[in-house]
This record gives sequence, structure tokens and C-alpha cells, in this order.
Amino acid sequence: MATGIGKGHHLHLIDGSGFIFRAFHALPPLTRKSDGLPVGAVSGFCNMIYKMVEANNGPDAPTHVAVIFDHSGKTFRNDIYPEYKANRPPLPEDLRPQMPLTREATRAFGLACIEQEGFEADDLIATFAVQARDAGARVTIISSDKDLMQLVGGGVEMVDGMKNVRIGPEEVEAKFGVGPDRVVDVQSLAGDSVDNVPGAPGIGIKTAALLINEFGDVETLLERAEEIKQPKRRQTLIDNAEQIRISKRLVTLDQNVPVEVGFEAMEVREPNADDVLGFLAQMEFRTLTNRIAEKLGVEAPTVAAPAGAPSADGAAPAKRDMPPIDPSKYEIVRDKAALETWITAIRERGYVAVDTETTGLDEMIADLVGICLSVEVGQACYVPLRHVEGEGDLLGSSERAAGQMDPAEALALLKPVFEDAAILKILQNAKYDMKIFAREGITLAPIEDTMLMSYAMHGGLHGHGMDALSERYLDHKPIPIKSLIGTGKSQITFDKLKIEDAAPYAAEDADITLRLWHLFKPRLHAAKTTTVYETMERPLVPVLAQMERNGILVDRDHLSRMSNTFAQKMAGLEAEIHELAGRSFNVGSPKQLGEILFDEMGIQGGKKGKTGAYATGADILEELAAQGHDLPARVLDWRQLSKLKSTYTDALQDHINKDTGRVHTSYVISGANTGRLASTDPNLQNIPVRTEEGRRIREAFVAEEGNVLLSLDYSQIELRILAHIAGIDALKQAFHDGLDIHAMTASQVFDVPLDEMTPEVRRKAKAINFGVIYGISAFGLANNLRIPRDEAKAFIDAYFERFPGIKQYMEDTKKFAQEHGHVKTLFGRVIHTPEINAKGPRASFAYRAAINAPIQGSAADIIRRAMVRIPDALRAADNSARMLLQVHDELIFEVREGEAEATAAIVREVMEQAANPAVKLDVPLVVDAGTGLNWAAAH
DNA sequence: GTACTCACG
DNA sequence: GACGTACGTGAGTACG
Repeated sequence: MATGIGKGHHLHLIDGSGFIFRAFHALPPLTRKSDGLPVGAVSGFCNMIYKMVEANNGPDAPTHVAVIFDHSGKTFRNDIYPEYKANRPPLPEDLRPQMPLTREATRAFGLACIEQEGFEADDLIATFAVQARDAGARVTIISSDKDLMQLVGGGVEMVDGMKNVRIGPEEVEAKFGVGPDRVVDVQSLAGDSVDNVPGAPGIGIKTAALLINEFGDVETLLERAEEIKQPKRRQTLIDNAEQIRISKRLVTLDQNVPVEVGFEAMEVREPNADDVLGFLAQMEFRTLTNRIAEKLGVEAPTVAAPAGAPSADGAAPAKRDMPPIDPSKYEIVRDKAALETWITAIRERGYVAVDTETTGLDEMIADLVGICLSVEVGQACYVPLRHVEGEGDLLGSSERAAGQMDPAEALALLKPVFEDAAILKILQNAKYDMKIFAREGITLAPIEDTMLMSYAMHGGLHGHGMDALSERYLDHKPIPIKSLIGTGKSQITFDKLKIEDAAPYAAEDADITLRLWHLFKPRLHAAKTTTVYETMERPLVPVLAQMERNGILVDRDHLSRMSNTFAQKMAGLEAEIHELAGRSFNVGSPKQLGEILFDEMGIQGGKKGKTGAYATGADILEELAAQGHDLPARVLDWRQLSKLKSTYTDALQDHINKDTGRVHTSYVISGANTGRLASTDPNLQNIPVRTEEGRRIREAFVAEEGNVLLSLDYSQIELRILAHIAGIDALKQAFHDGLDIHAMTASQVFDVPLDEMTPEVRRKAKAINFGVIYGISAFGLANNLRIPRDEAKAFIDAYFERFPGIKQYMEDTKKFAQEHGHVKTLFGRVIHTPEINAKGPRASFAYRAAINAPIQGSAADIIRRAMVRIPDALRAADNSARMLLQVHDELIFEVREGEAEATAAIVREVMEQAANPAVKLDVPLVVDAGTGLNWAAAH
């Protein structure tokens, strides 16, 4: 049945996961020089792989090679026995970021890289070994895992890759006391403390082998247990019969995994010099790079040249040698045969750039129209799926266009590729396409995202959209989509385009994405931001995609009733305002309002802005109201209602999805320079809370029947981070003691004992605390507290005198920014500050942003780390809670009524520990939790 | 398309 | 010494 392998072939199956762990534990903790990324395991792994590849030319060379990895997550064994491998310590933090790199290394060496969800590497190895053996091929398993010894014999042999010793039937017998065919029987009796296989208590390998040699196998032994002479041993076997049977199922390898990779993909081929040397150079493995370059007869690339990092002024790096972009060269895939040719090419390459074309921008509504693929720079294809023909009259009678594949057939062919753990999918803004594919039943993984690579390297320097990146790094302006679908009212959807017109535009995006990826991959390392990208940007993509697809239930009637109430109140206010003004005008027009106030009513002190219009912001109107003017006071009320109505009670209703009845926001991972997320369409991160009237809008965000909303938020996270970064002992101590931090600050700065603290003094200290986070200035503080500027300055001076560490932090940060053109968060996120050395007020802005960025950014990093870990934590506890929203320091879940408390405990633990082990904070992180039937009640 | 205003952390 | 400012966002409205 197995194709692509047979007599005369020799298959090497390499236990990749085994290699990684042995390399990790055997080698000292090596880190990459330029940025400290741990690479010890990768280095050991590469050396071992290289040794294997070198042997591929030897006398006993394999014709086929595959490197097999464990897939993270549950396997079928956990269904049999939940405790399986439950005593394993979590993956060491130093090892985690190295995992994807080992896959990359495998592909770079030109080897098939295989893993599959739900199965361990051992099962895949067993399946491939048996298939190849039955087809008549010779099989060598390179591993030292004793669990694989059951496969030895009949044309399958094992080699311990590290010690370079052969493991044949004799060696197996020496270890287990039985031949390979009885290994599972011995293992199921003896158990395995490493994998937490229970076995029979008190029976080890020696006794097990004795029993099996006497009775033949486990089943016979259990049937005839009464015959055992030793009473204790007999009783143990009788008492634990079921446990032994379970153990047998655990240790028996699955030889019938529905594998997704054929033997064709494992054929030995010469590694591509660019791929392998490029990877090794990025890793900064000088010795190995030089050795392999010599072997391949090419010049070694320069290793670890930080000069390759982009300069702080954001100048575009030089374009690499690539063929020019030529949309006329792209192919249109219209039938199965053509698509299969592409799929073969993808499997051979191990990666593919993917882009989708859809009917709109809202990925919860838009339909998939076509798919673009590219594996080679300059070559790309468009697979049209749902184009329609004809203008599509008013009745929508447009018909399916000719010359495209049946969508179901095409997607069925692509699904195994898109879900193959051994094939990297490269996308620009992967979250969008992931959500589109999710609605087609396809889980896109693993992925790489050029938008996020750019964000990790160049956050603060420029935007990260495809057009901007293409123009900047490829010197190429992509075909504007508007040139095809038009704008405004006459705009059409993508499916209405003729396939021939759509294809060049569509395929170009995949080509561009692939080019960007080739350019960014080495630079990501040079910019020292690989860890940030791999731990805080890329893993967030599937998490956010799921949250966005979850959405939150919104009570339309509640909003509608509020809208009506607001409309009535506004009408009343409007009449009053016109009465006071002496004429009717548009209250919503700041320009008209300014003229009424300062020209017609003659109020003094009107200030004009740069456009010549009077400023009428809330602060100005408040001042006028305080002077006793009624009209501005009414306008303030009117504006509040107008804002609530238009932005929330009205607009939110339009965002309720017809199919789900829920509101699905979209998070922009690269939206904020500091690492914060941004929320759009609608923005659910600015739902009112500060006023009573506004807060009622939160009552419209509800839980489904039988569920509650659970909200958890970090308490004072930015001040805690400030205390840590600036090293302020008094603040740290206050957080350790659980004190009221603003009262404590007030007490220190204003010399007031805590028990004599007044709300007024505390308010001032609170304003200073926040001011510090924002890059304090006397002007800003004076504005905020409505006090004279010299008074504000006196406060700040007193504060700095009491906490000199804060002043020091601010000066150090400014100096660092001026020297490097960027600042960093505690977790290594780089935030560029290109204007820090500018002249004039721009530098002042940049200075305050530079003070704020490490604080806001570290807090953002922490919640990102928590969000990445939460789905696993919930899954491990079999908890069904759904994460719905993130509001910078708050996470909102929907959870079954009885499960709220358990969920809160799990999530709180993850959130409070989220900095660990990368950063050991000097202050505790504290998370507050609340539940309720709606968001107002839960918050 | 830009400016202004205001909602959130 | 003057500049003209609190940090980070998104969205709705008016207006040219």
C-alpha cells in the first residue's frame, strides 16, 4: 500500500524530539551572542542532524530520511489514561523558543519534517517503519528511546545516534530480558515512571521478564495468574489486572496512524546551500556554518553582523537579489491536476506563502472567493473558487463563473497541506486568513506572519501593512485593489471580478509575502527580536482568532431602549441650548458653538486653534460652566449623550452579527507601538465605565443562558512595573504589604501620616503617580489637577526628592533612547523612538513616549504572555470557559455558571505568574476577579 | 481627507 | 531661553 518506497530502499527515521531533549540536557546553556536567545538545543540538534546528513553519502546511505517530532498537546493516550505523562515537568522556558527553530533547522537541511496532532513521534515512527518494512524497504530508526525497541527486527533496526551504537534484537533482549516482540508485555507489567505508566506495583523489568518468559504474554499471564507461586506477586497481578491492560495499551505504539505525508517527501536530496547556511548564520553557529560551507564548496556567509540591523532613522535596507515582480507570470489554477502539481511543490519545499481573496473586510461575514499560493519568489498562482459571472442583476441572478474548481474539492486537497505541522504557512496578517479558513473547517498551522515580523523588528518606525512593506522593502507598489473593485457606492465585491483580472492582483500578494519573509527572516535575528516574535506575537494569532470568533452576546433591546431615552433627553437639551443662544444652530458643530459662545454671547477668553476655530473642548466648557454660564454646561451634557448614542447604543447594534447574534471585534496585534492591542470594528476597548450613565451600556454585554461573564484584571500593573524597573524600594514594599499605593505616595511626598490622609491629598499623589508613567511635566500635572504650574512643579520636585530612583530611571531611559533610537520592555520588546533626537517640541513628545513605552509595553507583554498560556491551562483542566475580550489589563470570559470559580482560579494563577520565568519581578502581580450576568456586574 | 471631540486603559 | 506638552488607542461628526 505504501507508495514511493520499496525493495532496495533504505529509510532513516530520526526521533527529532529525542534529539532535542538530549541536546538540551547534554549541552551547557548556550545563548546567541547578539541577543541572548537560548540556542543550545538548536546547536546540538544541528550537529546531530549534520552528522546524519554527512552519513547520507556514506556506504550505508539511506534513500529516504524523515525527522519526526512530538506534537504538543493531548494524544489518544490521554483519553485512555488521563495521567499519562502527567508528571512531566513543563517545557523549560529556555527550551520553548527553540522548538520551532529545530523544525526550521530540519527543513533548512532539506529533510522531511514531520509531526501530527494527536500522535507522538513514536507512533508516527512505528507507522512509517511498518509500512516501509512491509513494502520491502530497509528501516533504521535513529533514537535511543526504549519505547521504540518493540519495533526492532524483521528489517527494522535501531541506532542510538548519540553513542553511535546499533540496537538489534540482542541488545533489546539484554535490556528487557525478552525479544522485541515481547517488549510491550514487559513494559506493561513494569510500568514507566518517566511516562507515568502505572504497570503493576512492585514489579520491575526483571520480574516482568521472568513472568513473560514463563507465560508468554500479558493476557495469558493474567488469565493464569492463579498459578503464580509467590502469594504477594499473585495478588498484585490479580488486583491490578485492569491497570496492567491499560498500561499495555499505553506502551503499545500505534502502527496505523493516518499519516499525512508520503514517502515521496522523504527522498534524500542535496540541501539547498542558501537555506542551510542562512539558517546557521542567523543562529550564529560560526563553526558549523564554516564547516558546512566548505563541504558544500560555497563561501560562508558572515556570521553575526549586527551592522545588518536597520538603522534607527528607518532607512530601507537594501533589496536582496530577487527577480522583478511580474504579475503576468502568475498562473491560474483551474483543475485538480494543476492544484496537485502545486501541492507537490509545496510538500517538497516545506513552506508556502498563502493569501486569501474574499468578498469583504469583515472576516466573520466575508466569503472565501479564491486562494493564492507561492513557494518560489516570482512564481505564484491563483486558485479561483467562487467567482460569479454576469453583472448580477437586481435579483442577484449571477451564475458561477466557468473555469474554476469546485470549492469543496479544492479545499479538501489543500486542507491536509494547510494543517500539516511540517509545512510552514507564510502570511501577511495571518489572523484574517486563519479566520476565513476556520469557517471553511480548516485550521491553519503552523504559521509565520510577515506583518508581525515587521512589527517585532520595526515597531515605531513605520506601518506594517502589505503596501507599506512592499514599497519600503521591495521597491514595488502593489496593484491597488481599488483599481479593480472601485470605490464608494459603485464598489463591487471580489467575486464579481473576471478571474483573469483578479488573478494578477491576487497572486501578487502571495509573491510579495514570500519575498518579505525571505528578507525579514534573517533580519529578525539581527534585530534581536526573534524571542519577542516567537513568544508574544506569533502565538497570539490563533488565540485572538478564537476570541474574535467567540464574540460577545449583546442585548439589542437594551441598547435600543437606551438610544430612545438618549434621543429624548438630547431633544430637550437642544431646545434649552437654542433658547439660551437666542437662535438655533448645530450643537454638534464645534465651529458654530465657538461662534455662539465667544462672538455672539461675548464670553471672554476664547482661544483659537491653528485652523482659526475656537477651541471648545470639554475642559474649556467646564471652565465656562464653573464661571456660571449655563449654555456650556448644557452642551457638555448634550455631548455626553450624543457620544453615548452615536458611538455606542446606535453603532453597536449595527455590529451584531446576523448569524451569531454576537458582536465580534477585531484586534490589531501590531496596532499600538507599545505592544498593546487595538480593537476595531467595533472598538470594545473603550466601552464607557467612568460615568453612571455610560456604565449602563455595559449592561447590554451579557452572558448566554446558563452562563456568566467573568472579568479578571491586573491591579495597578503599570505602577508595579514602574516600582520594579526604577527599583523603588518604598514602592516595592508597599505593594508587598498590600498598601494603598496612592495614599502611601501621598504620605511620603506630603509628609502626612497615613491615618491623617485626606482624599484631596491622596488625589494629588495619584495624579503624580500617573503623571510619572506618562513622562511627567509641570504643565501636564498642572492641567490635570487644575493648579498653577509652579505649584505642580513643587509637587514634582518633592516627589523626585523622595523617590530619586524615578528621576534616575527617566534620565537613564532618555539617554538610552538617544543612543539607540529605541527603548525596550522588560521582555525585550523593542519600541523605536525615531524623533528622540529631533529638535523642538517633537523631541519632547518622543521623550515622554520613551519614558512611557517600557512601562506600558511591559504590562502589555505580561498580559500577552498570559493570553498565550490561558487556552492550554483551561484545556488541561478540562475547563470549557471561553475567552472573549481583552481590555489592556483585563480579560473577559464567558463560563458556565457552576464553573466560574474554578475558571477564575486557573486564569488568575496564569495571569499572576505571567512574567515568570523570563522576568523575576520584585513586586507581586495581583489580579482581581468578578462575575455577573453582564459586563457591568462582572467588572 | 483632516480636525475636533471624547470613549477607554 | 522658548517651545507647547501629560502616555497609548478608535470612532463619529463636521467641514472643506
